Amino acid sequence: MSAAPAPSSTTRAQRKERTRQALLDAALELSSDRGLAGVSLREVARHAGIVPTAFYRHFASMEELGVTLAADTMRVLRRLLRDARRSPGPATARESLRILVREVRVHEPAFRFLARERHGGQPEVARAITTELRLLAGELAADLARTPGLEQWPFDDLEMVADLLVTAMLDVVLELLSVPRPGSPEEAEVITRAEKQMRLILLGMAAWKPTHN
Amino acid sequence: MSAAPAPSSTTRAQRKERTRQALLDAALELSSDRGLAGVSLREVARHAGIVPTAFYRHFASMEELGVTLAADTMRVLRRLLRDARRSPGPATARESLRILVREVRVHEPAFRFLARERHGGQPEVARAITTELRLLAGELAADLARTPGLEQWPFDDLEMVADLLVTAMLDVVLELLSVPRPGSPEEAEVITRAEKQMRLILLGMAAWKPTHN
DNA sequence: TGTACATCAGTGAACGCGCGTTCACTGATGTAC
DNA sequence: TGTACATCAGTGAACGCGCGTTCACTGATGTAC
Repeated sequence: MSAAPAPSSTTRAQRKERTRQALLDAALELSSDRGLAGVSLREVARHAGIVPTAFYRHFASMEELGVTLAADTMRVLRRLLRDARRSPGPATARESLRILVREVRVHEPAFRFLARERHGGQPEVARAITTELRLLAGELAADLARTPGLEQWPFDDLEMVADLLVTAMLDVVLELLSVPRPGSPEEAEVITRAEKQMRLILLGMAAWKPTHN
Repeated sequence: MSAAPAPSSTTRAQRKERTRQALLDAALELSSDRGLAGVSLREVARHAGIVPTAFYRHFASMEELGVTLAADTMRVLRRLLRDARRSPGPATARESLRILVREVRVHEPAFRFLARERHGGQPEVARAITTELRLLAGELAADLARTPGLEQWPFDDLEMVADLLVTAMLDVVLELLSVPRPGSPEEAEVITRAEKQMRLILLGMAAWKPTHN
């Protein structure tokens, strides 16, 4: 509606950003079956529609791209937790899981990437993911600290529980990713078991004597 | 002392087996920092002291070697569980963990391989590990079924707990592997937290109402 | 608005390298007689 | 025990291929005046 502000509709910076995102998207997609270690710089460039040498305009190496991808991908997980925090009242085990399952299905490639590269990939990439997961567990521990009944738990114990919850639920995610398809009986079984595990942990918390340490 | 039974002290079959083992050992060692996907057939052969083409006398591909390595390596874990079963009385959380930590240190390369390839490697290798881990959880569930107080739990619930225990303890193993060195304060922290997590799960079990499902 | 120059995302040729795999082979070990 | 033949773990040359990286370049976009 207003006068055209530039000779072309997109700036050079915008187009560069788009290419950069295309490289990240290509790497995420290509790594989903072979892992990032099995994806070459040339493949990623080809998939993003640029010549191999242009890759270096965006990243110094595949490793650098991998670390960036890890950080970007963890943002999905953190937003998930932040949204859960915002939702009203004390969530039940069943409801929390329902949200988790939905998010996993929506962001399947992202979760698959995290699963593969958390321990399997280049050390720098794995370290980036581990660091972010620790931050995530820390945020969860802080949330728990505000939960009725848990106010006077020592932070050590809260961290311990948060770590256990993150570990158990991450494992559920990995099983969901290896299950045939959404809605299958196998998926239902994984979810049922996950729900029981969460309830068992909550029961353990109720019986826990804090400051035991 | 007795008369020499053959022109040489080792048979051809024995020497072949030794080379085969050298290939597996080389792959295990070389994969510990880069993952199996980052190890070439030629590298493994070189490390084992044979020419690349001789590799095919033992395995059809690196993938086949990987699957074999996964099965061999899981045997370590299963033996660990079997020994624990044989030991007297109901093990405490602290004692079970002590054994686990010791075993991880002894078989560090094996555990590192399992951690890396469980989700990170070639699909066939990952599948082999997942299958073996499921068997392991099944064995643990069968053990739990014989534990006083758990006799009338439904098998589903036992499996659920066994799965949670295996998951949580496997994660402890992974953290132990990324800790600077045995005896460090970081290691002590990981162990303390793992012990608490195990006790929390045991508390949850005590409060659990079986056949709830 | 118009011109002259700078920037820089993407191009394309070229390089040396390690890879997996083929093939015909060698020679020690094993077996049949 | 001795001989003739079969087996087969390991050899070495050769292949075509995709890789990461270098380099000088192009031409559209951006900026200064």
